[in-house]
Amino acid sequence: MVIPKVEDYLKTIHRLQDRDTQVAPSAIATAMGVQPPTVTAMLKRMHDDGFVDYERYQGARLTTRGEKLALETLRHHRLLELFLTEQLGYDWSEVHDEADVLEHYISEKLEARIAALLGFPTVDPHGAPIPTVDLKVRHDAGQQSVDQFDEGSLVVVSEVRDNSPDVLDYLTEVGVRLGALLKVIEVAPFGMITLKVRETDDQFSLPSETASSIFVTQFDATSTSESGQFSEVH
Amino acid sequence: MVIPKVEDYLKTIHRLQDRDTQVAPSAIATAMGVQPPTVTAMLKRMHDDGFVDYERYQGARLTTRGEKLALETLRHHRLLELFLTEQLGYDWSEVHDEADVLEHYISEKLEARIAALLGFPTVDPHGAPIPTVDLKVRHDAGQQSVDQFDEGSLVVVSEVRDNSPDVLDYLTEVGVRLGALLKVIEVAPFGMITLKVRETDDQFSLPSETASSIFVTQFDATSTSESGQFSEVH
DNA sequence: AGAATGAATTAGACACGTCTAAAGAAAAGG
DNA sequence: CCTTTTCTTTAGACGTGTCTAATTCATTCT
Ligand SMILES: [Mn+2]
Ligand SMILES: [Mn+2]
Ligand SMILES: [Mn+2]
Ligand SMILES: [Mn+2]
Repeated sequence: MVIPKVEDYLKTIHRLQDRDTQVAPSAIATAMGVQPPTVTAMLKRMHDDGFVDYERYQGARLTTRGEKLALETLRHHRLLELFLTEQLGYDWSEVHDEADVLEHYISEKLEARIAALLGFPTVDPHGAPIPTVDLKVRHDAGQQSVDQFDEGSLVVVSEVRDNSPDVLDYLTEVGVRLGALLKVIEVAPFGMITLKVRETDDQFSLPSETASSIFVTQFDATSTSESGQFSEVH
Repeated sequence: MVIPKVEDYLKTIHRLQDRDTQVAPSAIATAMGVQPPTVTAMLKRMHDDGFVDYERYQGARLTTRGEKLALETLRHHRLLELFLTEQLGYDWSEVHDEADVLEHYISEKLEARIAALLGFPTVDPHGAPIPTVDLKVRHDAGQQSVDQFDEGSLVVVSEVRDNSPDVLDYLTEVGVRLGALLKVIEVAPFGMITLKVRETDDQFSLPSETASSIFVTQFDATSTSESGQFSEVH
């Protein structure tokens, strides 16, 4: 039996590993909201249990075993988020915390039932890919964060990587949902971006830190039929 | 923040308290599957936290606070069991273990959403009453265990108090479901009961220990319309 | 009442997950 | 290259939840 806390550490290391191969204890400590000695102790135990490669002063990397468990937990998390929105009327701003707890406690049977009930979905309510049953993650190679686009670009929202309810509520309010069409109005050099929502003509500005969590694809007028694919995902 | 384990102890004490006012540590130890010293340590802490009245060698009783939390947990448990059967295709024999874990981790918001989705149900898949939002339990005063009835009695199944998947699967197989009509064929003095299911004419025998967990009400032919009330509950 | 029996408690241990304070190693800067 | 800063680890502690072994209390039996 594997323990909830280990799963949280593994998820965190998995996320941080995307950029750096060696994950620094301080980064884990910050992300987990614990003190550095806690991380040292934890990494030792996780190393003994075969979840991470770890040597003192060398940082940590997931083993195959650790990555498997991280992805299993991530699958639970994202299936639960979608389940809460689709079946229980949650808003995308409300699902994260609930899923972050339950992910550690649902059985494999319940995971399977939820997946079936939802029609074996591929993305969660924030547009993030749900790892498959055999724990493959299909990254959307085409998407980029909206602050990477030039002024005047017309883009389609494909993912929002921010868990803050306040941010998500604000985005909902201004009309930024998965599948929404946005026009990049202005990219100011001091870290501010102005966007316009096609549907409502609402215009609003965001700090580029927030904009960097909004992932989009270039709008392709020829693929109008394909935009239906996005809206079914909301 | 209250801890999962405390909730399990409180549920156990609540259950054992139904008969005895003072619950013996040994009874708690047996029910929880732990050693007696574990219970002593736990009762001390729960007493310090105001969940139980407890003095050494005197056994334990729930405080108002403890009972409230026990019932809150029981509400979670029974709502989850019904949710799993109604929404996720679980059989009544499969729900207990899953609910026994999740009961400690769902938020009050999720509890409320589940209750609403299920139409504010009053009984779980085993016929046990679901504590109301304000934590009242409506006991069914009319029901008695089937082994209390005379041979020839015609009765309606209203509750099965057994969590064992094997027993529940067996009962399903022979046709004992909530709302089923049973005829008491024979009550043997050496602890065996023979019953017949009205619908299928299946006849089968049970040890009286198992029979004592099957609760029924005397079938009243005038209340045929009321039997619809039972079947909607399955 | 005194002795035997059984239940409950104390004592001491351990794994988990966390902390603070102190010490040690690595990286950065001059 | 030596010093300062920053990061990481060790040391020691604590609360939770559990155990085994030993002791103490309560009850029951003669
Ligand atoms: Mn999330
Ligand atoms: Mn989590
Ligand atoms: Mn149950
Ligand atoms: Mn439980």
